[in-house]
Amino acid sequence: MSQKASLKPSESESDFIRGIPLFSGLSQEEKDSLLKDGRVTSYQRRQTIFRQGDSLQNLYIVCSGIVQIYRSTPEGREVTLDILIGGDMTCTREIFELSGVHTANAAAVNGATIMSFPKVWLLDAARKNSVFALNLLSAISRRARMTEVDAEHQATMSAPQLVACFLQVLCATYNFNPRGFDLPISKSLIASRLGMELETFSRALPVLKKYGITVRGKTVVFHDFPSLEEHVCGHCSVMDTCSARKMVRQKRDEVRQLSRAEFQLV
Amino acid sequence: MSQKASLKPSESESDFIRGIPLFSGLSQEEKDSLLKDGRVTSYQRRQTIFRQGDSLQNLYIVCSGIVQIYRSTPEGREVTLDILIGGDMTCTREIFELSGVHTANAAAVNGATIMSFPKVWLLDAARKNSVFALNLLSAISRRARMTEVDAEHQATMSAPQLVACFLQVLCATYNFNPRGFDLPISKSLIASRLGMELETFSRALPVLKKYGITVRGKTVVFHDFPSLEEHVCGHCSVMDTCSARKMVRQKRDEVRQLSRAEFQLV
DNA sequence: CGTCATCTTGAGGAGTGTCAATAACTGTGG
DNA sequence: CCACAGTTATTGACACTCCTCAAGATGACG
Repeated sequence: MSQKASLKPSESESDFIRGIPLFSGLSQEEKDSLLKDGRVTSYQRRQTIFRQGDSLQNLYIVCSGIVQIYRSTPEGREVTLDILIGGDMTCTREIFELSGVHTANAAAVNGATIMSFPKVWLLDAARKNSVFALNLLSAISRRARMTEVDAEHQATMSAPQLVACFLQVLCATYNFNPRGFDLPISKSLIASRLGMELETFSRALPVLKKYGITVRGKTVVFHDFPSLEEHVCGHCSVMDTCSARKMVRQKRDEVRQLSRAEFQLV
Repeated sequence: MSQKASLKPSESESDFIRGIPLFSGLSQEEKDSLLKDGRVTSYQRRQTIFRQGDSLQNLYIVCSGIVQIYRSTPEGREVTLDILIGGDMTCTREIFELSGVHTANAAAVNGATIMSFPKVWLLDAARKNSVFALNLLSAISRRARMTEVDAEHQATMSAPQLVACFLQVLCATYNFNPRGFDLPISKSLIASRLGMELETFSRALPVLKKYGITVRGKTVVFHDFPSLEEHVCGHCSVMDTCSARKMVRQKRDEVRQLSRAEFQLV
């Protein structure tokens, strides 16, 4: 593996990072002062960013592309813990655990650019800036919450339900049109993220038609929301506070109004 | 349910709380100033401490007894998320999520005394005291880590392996003698904590003999550590850093030396 | 010694993993 | 534009684990 060139961030990259929740509530000067220690690295498709067992050096924030966080068991099984997109960060938890080694692997899915900060930078910033510390506490807490919800889903939902739930989350995070969008990642990656085999995922897709979702190739169409409520979201204990569910339904209504408007134009 | 009396903490309760990791690195004055806002409440066997959906008011730290944190799904299934003992705290994550409601239920198992602090107390302390903030970050991070490891276990281990792993953790947290100890909680509670049915748990016990653990009634005996390594710990991706595994084996060696010493006395 | 709660054991079935064969897609070069 | 190889996904058959329902057994306690 060739040595990676770590560059100073470009203006657009800095701007993007300045906007993430971790820096919210900070003055422009504070942000600039913090960001000056960041370095940007580009990774090719499938390239490893760090490995489990490696010594933990940096906080990573994804600028663009998709990053897979996964763990390998002694048996050789591979479990995808998380899929990061632009604005997501990783290793905050590990840094504050003070354990010193990575507990998972990270690799670029189809190439990615990533900003990294030394771990002492993070510890210092948390110590010196209480607003930053509270942002961090909030970010770590939210992430922990999501992990917990995920675990509950795994424990209580069937494979088709898990897939349906994930497709909604996907639609919401990418702000896709629920009436039709293409999967931005491979089915194998989704299956692995959901802790199931690709075959099980594949077999879940036909079942989804009953739940109000049609999948043909890479194309996903939500065609029956009441059915989705009945078969999937209605079985979830966090339904009321699920932002993905809310966003997808909001988007559906927007699209509906839009197509009505178009119709009137014709 | 009768109104609970919330009392000022006794000297021994304050002393106990002063010693937990959350307050480490703080001066005696800082600790005293923080602790003056704490109130102690006693709960009877099976009594509810808070319910999911309730408005989130306090940080809770267990002084004594055992507390079950659990969630109910719309189907009526109950999943135990955590079992807390003295020194453990709960709701830190929820408070920093700023969501305002409890995401789980909490109930005393066989009675418990609990110290509570208003949530603004926690936010203020984190804002004003950077040592406290870092302790918090560390505590939340560690907890998140444990949740993640738990999820991985559920995904990769069989029911008997999960039980074996949990019995080791139990032995370590209570500092029991691995050569023989009694379960401090019911088997149903353990099963629920491991996300399995009581029947599955029950059926796992005979299997454990092959793994080096004998369970008769409430009594647990670890009798074959190499077998345990081979069948359980060896399949775990966090084996090297597992403190429970380390503690149980250390305790075993202590006991071995002790019984040898006793033998020489006779 | 009976009563209640807790736990064990049995039989059957649903769901997912595994192995294996086939199909669809992607990109490359003729 | 098509043929080809490599990757990615689908489908089938079967085994295994765990859940469910049901009936007993054991234990704690008055």
